[in-house]
Amino acid sequence: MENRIILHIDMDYFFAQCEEREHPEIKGKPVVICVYSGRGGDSGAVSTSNYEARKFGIKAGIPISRAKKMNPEAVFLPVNKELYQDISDEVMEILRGFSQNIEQESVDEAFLDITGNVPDFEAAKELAAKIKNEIRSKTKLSCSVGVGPNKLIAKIASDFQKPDALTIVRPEEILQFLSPLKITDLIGVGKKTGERLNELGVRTIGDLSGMSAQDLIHEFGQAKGIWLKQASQGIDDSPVVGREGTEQIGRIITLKEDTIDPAIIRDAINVLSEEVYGKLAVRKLGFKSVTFVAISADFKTHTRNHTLETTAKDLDVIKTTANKLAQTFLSEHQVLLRRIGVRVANLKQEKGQMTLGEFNKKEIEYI
DNA sequence: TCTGGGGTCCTAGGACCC
DNA sequence: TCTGGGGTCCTAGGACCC
Repeated sequence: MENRIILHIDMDYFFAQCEEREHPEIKGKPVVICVYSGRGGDSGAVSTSNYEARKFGIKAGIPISRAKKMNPEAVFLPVNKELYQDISDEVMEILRGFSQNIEQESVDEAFLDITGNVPDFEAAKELAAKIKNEIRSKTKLSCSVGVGPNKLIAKIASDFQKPDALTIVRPEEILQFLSPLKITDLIGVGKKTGERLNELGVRTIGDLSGMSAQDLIHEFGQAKGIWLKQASQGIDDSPVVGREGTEQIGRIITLKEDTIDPAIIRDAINVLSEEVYGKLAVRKLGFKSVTFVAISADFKTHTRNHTLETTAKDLDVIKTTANKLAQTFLSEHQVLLRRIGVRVANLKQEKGQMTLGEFNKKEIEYI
C-alpha cells in the first residue's frame, strides 16, 4: 500500500457537457439539466448545469423554478440517461486502455492505480495529460484529473481546479495542499459534520488536523473519529478495486400529489416493482431483501425492510413483499406521502450467469 | 424558493445462538 | 435470586456522494 500513484478522472459538468456535444448550437449558453417530478410545470430539481449557468447561481439540487428565475434565457433540458450512459461507456473503455486497475466510482468518475505503470510522479503527470488528450480527441469532452499517492488526495486534487484541469499532489506536498482547504472539501465531510466541526472552531482541514484523535472520537465515535483524524493528514489506505456489481437496485418516484390513499400507493408500488425487476432480470440477479421507501410530505425518509429466507428472483415476490411492508407502514403512520420507492438488496448472481463482458453487452442492448 | 433519483456506508438496538 | 461474553444477523435511520 506504500508509494502508490493514483489518478482520479472526473468528467466536467458531465450531463450538460454531453448535451453540448449532441447539440453544438447550445454551446456557450447557460445549460441546465433538469429532473422533472411529474407534478406539472417546473416542479423538480436541477441535476447539473454548465459553467455559464453556474455564473447565475444555477447549480445541482436547486428547484427548477428557482433556476428559471435566476436566468429565464438559459437552455433547460430534461435528463437523457441513455445518452450519458453511452458516453460514459466510451470514456471508461478509454481509461481501461491505460490501466486494468480501475475503479469506476460513478457514471462520470473513476480511479486508476498506475503505480506499476510509471516510475514517478513526473511520469504520472505525463500519463495524466495523455489520458486527457485521448478522452478529448475520442469523445470531444473535457475532464479534470487529480494525481496523488492515494484515492482521497487524487479525488480532492481532481476537484481542486476545474474544468479541464490537471492537478498533481506529491507525497511531500500533502499537508501544504490540504491545510488551507475547507473541511467540506474533505470527501466524506458534508453539511452535518461540517456544521458540528464549525461549532468546535474547526474551519479548515489544517484546523482539523490540529485536533486530537481522542477529541474527535469523543465527538464522532470510534470509526468516524479515526477517519477524520487520518483524512485531515491525507492518510488513506483504501485500495483501487474494480466493483463487481451493484449491491442494491431501487427505483423511487414522486407521486402526482401527496397522498395516503392505499390504492394509489399500491399501483405505484406495482409499477416500481416491475421496473426494479426489469433491471434485475437483464443482469440475471436474485435478491434476498426488499425495502419499501416512503418520503413523507415533510421530506422525512422512512423505510421498511424484509429479508427473505432464501434468495428469490420473481417479480411477484417483490410486489407482494413491498406491498405488505407498505401496509405495515401505513398502519403505523398517518402521514401524507410525497415520494415512494422500492429497493432490493443482497443481490446474488443466479447460476449459469453471464461473464462480465456478456453482461456489459447485454446491458447496452437493454438500455 | 419549494425541494429528483441513483447509490454507498455506518450506527445502534434487538434477536438469537453458543 | 441472580446470572457472562462474544458473534452474527436483522431493522430503521442517517450522512454522504454524484
